[in-house]
Amino acid sequence: MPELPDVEVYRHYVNSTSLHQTIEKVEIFSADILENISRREFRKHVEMRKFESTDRHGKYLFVRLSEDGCVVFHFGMTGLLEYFKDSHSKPKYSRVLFTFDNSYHLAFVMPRKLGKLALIEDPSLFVKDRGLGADPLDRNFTLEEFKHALTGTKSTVKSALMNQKCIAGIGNIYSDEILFQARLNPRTKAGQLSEQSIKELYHAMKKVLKKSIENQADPNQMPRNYLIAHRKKGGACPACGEDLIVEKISGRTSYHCPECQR
DNA sequence: ACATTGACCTGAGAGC
DNA sequence: TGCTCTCAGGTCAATG
Repeated sequence: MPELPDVEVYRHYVNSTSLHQTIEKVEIFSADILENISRREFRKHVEMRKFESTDRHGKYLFVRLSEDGCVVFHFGMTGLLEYFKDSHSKPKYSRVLFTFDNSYHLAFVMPRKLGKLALIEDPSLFVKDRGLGADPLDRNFTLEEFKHALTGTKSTVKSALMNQKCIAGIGNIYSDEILFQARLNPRTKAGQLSEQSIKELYHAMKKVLKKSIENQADPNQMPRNYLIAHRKKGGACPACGEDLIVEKISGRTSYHCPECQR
């Protein structure tokens, strides 16, 4: 699930469960998800510290540690967080388990090991080093900046939205939703969008992401006139009833309405 | 140089 | 039931 809205929901989850408690133990069941550090070093830096605050850029969640350092969570396609008490009910596919001094645990659960955990010093440096684009919900992310990010790109608008170096945080599901709300065909060339289309896309992007976060990134809670609930085989457009078109764009299964998104 | 494809990892669900 | 096949909301290296 983890696109920007999901990660933002996880961030709130960490805020409301896991801050300001001493981390007594870190167990790493799958070392290959540690990106830049050994199990041993990771434990050494994290154990007996506290999670102090959280931040997010695109699909990356940063959890700052007391003293220094910052744990970076990236959720891949299947990652999630679970806070729970009973140590015997450790969720299936827990890859990392943090145990707090109140005897609660935070599990980093991830069936497919496509996500990562890293330890870094400075989130803004991390973002810069990775060449990540702006976070679309950043207050400073203006229409001008969006325009700038799209200019010169020869790819489809679908692909540009999903390009983390262009804009950080949008994946396959939400790119479809944003394009549906903006009534744009996913194959439109990003560099050829009119001023007006860019503006509409910009506002649709913010609207969709905010609405999703409001609804805990739960597709079932999204308004009926959104694409997301209809985004499945045999689905029909919630606006006009036309059968949705399913096709691969940039290697990802994409849904759009042939009537509403010309 | 840029955009697109395949590999990565592993389980769920469909089809036989 | 059980096996096989395809697909999945991510990224990155390799390819065109």
